[in-house]
Amino acid sequence: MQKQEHLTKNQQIVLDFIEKSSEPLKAYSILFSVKKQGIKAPLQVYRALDRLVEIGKIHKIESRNAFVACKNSNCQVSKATAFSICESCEDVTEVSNLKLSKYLSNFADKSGMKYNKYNLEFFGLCKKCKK
Amino acid sequence: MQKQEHLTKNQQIVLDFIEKSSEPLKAYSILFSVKKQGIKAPLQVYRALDRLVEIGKIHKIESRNAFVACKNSNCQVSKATAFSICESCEDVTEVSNLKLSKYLSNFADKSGMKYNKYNLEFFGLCKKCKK
DNA sequence: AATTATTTGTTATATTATAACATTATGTAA
DNA sequence: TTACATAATGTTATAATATAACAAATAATT
Ligand SMILES: [Zn+2]
Ligand SMILES: [Zn+2]
Ligand SMILES: [Zn+2]
Ligand SMILES: [Zn+2]
Repeated sequence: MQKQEHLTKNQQIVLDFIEKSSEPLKAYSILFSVKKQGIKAPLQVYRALDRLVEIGKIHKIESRNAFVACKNSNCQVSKATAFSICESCEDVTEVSNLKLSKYLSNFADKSGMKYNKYNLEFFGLCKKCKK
Repeated sequence: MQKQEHLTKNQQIVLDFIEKSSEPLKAYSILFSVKKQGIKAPLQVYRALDRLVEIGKIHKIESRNAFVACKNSNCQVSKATAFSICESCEDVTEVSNLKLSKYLSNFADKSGMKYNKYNLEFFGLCKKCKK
């Protein structure tokens, strides 16, 4: 039996909710919001989140313990992610920059370790908050 | 009254313990280990950790919720950090690469947002685990 | 239909982190 | 040096994030 390719009901519910949001969502706030759709327990949300991250439909913003939908169709399925985060309004945007992703994907330091994945988070003030 | 510059007792205890460790440490494992030195509560550890991160003596590995001592004397005080993480043995090393840090510190994408801080985590298999 | 792997539901619990408030220590300045 | 302000600490309780364990249901494979 192979892993399903389509999304299961719970995964779809969680994904729909995250995609509608303009900001990163926390697991328990998702849980609260999808209770009316039959999802009752944290694990149901976390399992859906895990899978959605795995297949690259969403990403986890590690410094915020929050999740955003992938806006980048070219995204290398959750293997190479970069975000810009405003430290004032907490606005998060996925950085989509070919040069950057090439640079990082090919990065190799003296350790000789070859990386197959990275996550980068930039912090600063967004245009609105800089004023 | 200005913030102290030297480390307080708790901060020193926590820093000493982290510096002695060869691997990233979690807050509660630090707490357990420094109890004999009079630190009794999570908050005492978290407050020390916060300050130590702020002044760049340690860094937080966001994807692991763990803390490592800064091994990089050139480190721009916790504003520009990069790590390589082995997904098998969980070994973590601070990446110290001038080209990389220059590239990222100067990075600007189309959003026009100017970043003053970043954190990058590379994942892969270390030499030992690749075998 | 029997087999197997996968997904789901459910309860309980582990882990990580902060709120709130009282107390003590330390620097500043009249 | 005494008042004042700010900073650091201690302590208890609680919030927020995440997983363990196991039984039940579902779906692909033989
Ligand atoms: Zn993406
Ligand atoms: Zn902003
Ligand atoms: Zn460092
Ligand atoms: Zn390894």
